[in-house]
Amino acid sequence: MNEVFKALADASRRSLLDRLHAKNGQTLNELCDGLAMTRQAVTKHLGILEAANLVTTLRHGREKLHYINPVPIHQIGERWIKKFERGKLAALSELKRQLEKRDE
Amino acid sequence: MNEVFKALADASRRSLLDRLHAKNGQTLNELCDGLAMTRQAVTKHLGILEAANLVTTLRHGREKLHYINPVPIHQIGERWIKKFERGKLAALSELKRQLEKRDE
DNA sequence: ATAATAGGCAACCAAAAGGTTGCATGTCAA
DNA sequence: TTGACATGCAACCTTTTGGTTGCCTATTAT
Repeated sequence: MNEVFKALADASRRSLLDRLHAKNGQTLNELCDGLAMTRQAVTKHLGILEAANLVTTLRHGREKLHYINPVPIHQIGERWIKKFERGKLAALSELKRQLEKRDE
Repeated sequence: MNEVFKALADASRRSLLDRLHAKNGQTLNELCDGLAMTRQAVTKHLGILEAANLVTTLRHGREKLHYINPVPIHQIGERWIKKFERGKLAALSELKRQLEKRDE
């Protein structure tokens, strides 16, 4: 899960995921289009996404197709974010109470 | 939002959030307890969490109390993760189709 | 066959991240 | 009022990160 968080920390990588979400199964060169970055840099980013299991690839002749895997993203939501949503209101009201106490 | 992702990328910082989730309003020294890190390192981590608005602080005499702010975490779930959950099944079935096509 | 196309690999580089040590400051208690 | 405690600030160091350039390999189209 740490790998997933790390992979998502970079805006370029999140934008790659966005692009795959818009159009799945793109080749490396397709994904390079319009990015202010060399192909090799994009390769590295995709490698990190793949290592985090956020992207799966499929060789098709000389092309490499990239597919998004939404499962780890979903797991972040389920296993991590939800934990903090329980007790969200409690935390906020406690904070409010403390803030008000400041003026006593 | 980039700041939030970056802040969440580090395991030590996520563990600090966990600890604040377990017991809100801890002082710096309290949060240092049991961590294999100097107080100054923890200060930096808390600073990053604060800059990302994930933690709010409150001075109380010579103590600094730290409170978790669950709102940005919730927003990651709402604005970012949900986007990828729509079309999750579609993406998976497309992937499956492609994987099967490999053996043609 | 051969040129163009799609991608892989490795060395290198600058900047950012994560951490440390040392010292300064503000607050509380005896 | 003075010592102990809680935190702040700054310089410094090492590793990781994000990116580059240069060259190599495999596949496809002519």
